[in-house]
Amino acid sequence: MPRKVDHHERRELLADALMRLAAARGLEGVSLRHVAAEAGVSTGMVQHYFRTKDEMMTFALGMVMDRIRARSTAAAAPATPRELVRGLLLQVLPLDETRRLENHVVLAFLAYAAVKPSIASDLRESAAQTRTFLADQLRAAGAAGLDPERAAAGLLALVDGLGLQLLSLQYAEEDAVAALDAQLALLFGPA
Amino acid sequence: MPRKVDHHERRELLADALMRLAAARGLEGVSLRHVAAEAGVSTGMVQHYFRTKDEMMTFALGMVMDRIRARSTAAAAPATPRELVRGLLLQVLPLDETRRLENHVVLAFLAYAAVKPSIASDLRESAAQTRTFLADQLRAAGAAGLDPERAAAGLLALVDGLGLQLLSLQYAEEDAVAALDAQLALLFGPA
DNA sequence: CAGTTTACATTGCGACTGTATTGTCATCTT
DNA sequence: AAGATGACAATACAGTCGCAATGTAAACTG
Repeated sequence: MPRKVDHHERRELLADALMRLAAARGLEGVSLRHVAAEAGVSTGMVQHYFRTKDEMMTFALGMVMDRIRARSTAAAAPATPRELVRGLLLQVLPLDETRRLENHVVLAFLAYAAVKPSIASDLRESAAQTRTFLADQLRAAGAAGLDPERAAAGLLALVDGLGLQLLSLQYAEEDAVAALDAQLALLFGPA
Repeated sequence: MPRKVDHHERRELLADALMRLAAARGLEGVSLRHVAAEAGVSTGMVQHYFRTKDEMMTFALGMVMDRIRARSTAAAAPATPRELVRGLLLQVLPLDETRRLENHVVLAFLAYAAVKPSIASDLRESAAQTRTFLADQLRAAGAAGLDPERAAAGLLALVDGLGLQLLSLQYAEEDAVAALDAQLALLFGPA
């Protein structure tokens, strides 16, 4: 065997370039040559690490979702269930540049998923994961008389929608946070 | 002048074909030739009615948004403000085949808008319009102690998010409606 | 009837796409 | 030392893309 190279690391390098492209020029601006150019490598190398474009796309999406999940669980360190829920949901919203980038990519893939079922099932699984985690926290908080599953789904939908509106600049960041807090107040009682 | 042809009607014919394509194969499956084939005409005709692909895209998006708006205001006929708000929001959700199609198209354009600012401003304007209408209805309903603008924004975000989850099949239709009703109950009081 | 104008259809061009093929090293095994 | 193998690089190919150019037929104006 020849030179030892960390396969995964190279793939992440390429997927990072893909992310930047997707955020800047949309998913349709992503081509093998563009990714190669953005990463500063040859297109042959891209082909070496991803046998097909689809494989590259799928890997990139997985990477983004992993990062979001990692940051979310990292933010879940201290505090009451309510603060935990708030912290987690705030991590999903595009409130800084890296998260805005990630949200752009997720949105692009969300539209892409409408066509490619395999992508769709990846997204679905990831969403289900966060939803049950959220529901557990709501259950622990034990607000009387509300279905935790339902409330979790509602919160997630709200945050998704807010993220959407933030991305299309329909909305100021502080208003989005305020909307989330208002909803939390409705669920948990006034702060 | 030669044969008289309803310009607008032809453009709608083509935009309809575009919608079908966008819903079935995504916005990247939309090309001049595909639209022509789907509409059963020559690509020359498509070029005749839209000088550029971008013009065609913009027109199609406008058409979809007009239809959604038309159906929403049509649904706003009778009833109390609360029922009116519910009816309007239910019109936005993808609960039947035509609305699912429209939502697919809107989602595709939403992702597209992240790259093309002109598309983004169209979407933004349309959203602002529904939001103020919604806020007016909430004000009329006069639930004590809640900011109508905020609540309207929150509701719209919730419906957007629910629509997103419905499209990606994360969610059953009845659950989405239930989530909406739960939120309305929080705002207006129990039904 | 001549001529202009509109409504298309056909064709072609240059750019770009994903992918297959092939080649060239450097490294590891034996 | 020989050869197999992995890490790339370069190129070629068939297809598609948006768009421009050109052609043709029909209808209206004068």
